Amino acid sequence: MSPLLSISSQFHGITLLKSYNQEPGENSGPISITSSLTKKFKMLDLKLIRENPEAVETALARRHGGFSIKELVEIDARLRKVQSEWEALNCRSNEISELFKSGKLSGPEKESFKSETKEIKSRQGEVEEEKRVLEGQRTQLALAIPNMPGADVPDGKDEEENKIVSTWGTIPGIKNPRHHYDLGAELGIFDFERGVKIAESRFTVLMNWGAKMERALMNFMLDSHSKRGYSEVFPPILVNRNCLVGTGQLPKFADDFYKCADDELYLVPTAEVPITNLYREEVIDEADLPIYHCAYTPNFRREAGSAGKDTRGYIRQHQFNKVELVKFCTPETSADEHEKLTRDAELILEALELPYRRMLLCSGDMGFCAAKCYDLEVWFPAQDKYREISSCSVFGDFQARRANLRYKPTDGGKAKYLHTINGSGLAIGRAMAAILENNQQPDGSVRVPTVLQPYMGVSVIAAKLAAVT
RNA sequence: GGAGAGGUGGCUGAGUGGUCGAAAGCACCUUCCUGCUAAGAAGACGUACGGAGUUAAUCUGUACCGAGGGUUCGAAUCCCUCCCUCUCCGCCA
Repeated sequence: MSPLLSISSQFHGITLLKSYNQEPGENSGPISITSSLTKKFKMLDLKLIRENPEAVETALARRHGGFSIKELVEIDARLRKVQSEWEALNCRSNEISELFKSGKLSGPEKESFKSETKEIKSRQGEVEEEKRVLEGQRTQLALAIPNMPGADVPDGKDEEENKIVSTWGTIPGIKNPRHHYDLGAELGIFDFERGVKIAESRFTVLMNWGAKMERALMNFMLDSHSKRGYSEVFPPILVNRNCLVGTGQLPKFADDFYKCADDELYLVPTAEVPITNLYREEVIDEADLPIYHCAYTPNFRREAGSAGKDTRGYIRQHQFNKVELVKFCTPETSADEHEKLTRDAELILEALELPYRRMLLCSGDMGFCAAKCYDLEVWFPAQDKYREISSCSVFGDFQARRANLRYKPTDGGKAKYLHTINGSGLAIGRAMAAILENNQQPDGSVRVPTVLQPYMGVSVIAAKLAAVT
């Protein structure tokens, strides 16, 4: 069996047992990763890269993103050469220290050894400079390499080649369906103009039943997931840099986030970030796995690079609400847990009576960290197409390496990297938009899905009821 | 924001210049003993990268005591800078 087969048969792309601990250059290069993470910081398994560069290269090529480890491999080899040189010098200087320790040196001998050490130190300084540069380069390169697609991920370049796994529900036969933004504006539940006035474009104010439905959806989703065993978390919405490196958003996607001007803190782009980082740098007992969490947070994205996309309506906002599902589990169970998590997200769509389909993303369309990903797409009648409402990914140990998430196996042995999985369950704003469009009535009112009625206290949102009294 | 204390291995916690990769305790693992609301004895027990060795056992080099820099033949230990945590005060939803 080739190494590649053994690797990809787990589909997580990365061997788990092999761990690589790299010490990046201190403050060298443009990436500065602060404090404890610096030392324990890990990314793709370098050992795997050294031993099977072709296999890794082949796997990365499937992403069609122009990723290559060639430069990394070369830098790594040079670095290790420099490192041995440095170590040899250090070894000699340690020997000299030992001689001093023995206390048997004569005066002239002492002087001679002192000057030898001085020479060693100065040579070491030169080597060290080179080492530092190489380490910085290696870190930078390694952090910019995405996860390898799993073996059961179809090849493909972009979203055109994603595979439909299943579809659910009946597409409603609505004559001349109206867009959610028109309906919502008419019903007095979206105020796009004032959102812009208060913040800027792509910020929206929810009024009256809109605000209530947002809250109803949030509560319904959290309640549902809680009942299925997800423990609820309400985390900080501002996170530090290490969190974003840990879950893979940084350093590569720095333009996507809002950053505080005076503090090294970022607004979360998704609850995945704080929740996954809950256990960063920790070792969890295997007996405590799997861990299921659900969390509501507002999410903030600058949407750099999506100019002109979805400019109308409530689909692509700088601030949006989402309930997120996150799992921590052993490598053996992650494939299964991923399926179950995706199913848990689907159950929300089904409860909301929204037609949807499940897509298996092809290798070229997956996110940076994902080993495998399902997107759930909900039907938008006015657009006459399915739109993403949830993305459920399994990461293998990719995030676990970055965030140093480990577990202690029950059978003893060393701490191993665990596997992480997450998915939206669901994006709340898009869910509301989908409800508006799919449940619109000829008279311009909107039927409230049955499961939401207890949360909202009404069964229909009608124009005449639009004002909450 | 002000003042003080502190950051050491899975955890607790000693350690103020070489005998420290690091006492002790807890946890975990192995063995033995005892025998049942579990106790006792002994041993083993950090991570990473490299070299030798049968891609073994094992031996060995280097680094790591928050991070970076400095002093020194030699730093967990002394000095400087930064980060973080805790306590008290101030402010405050």
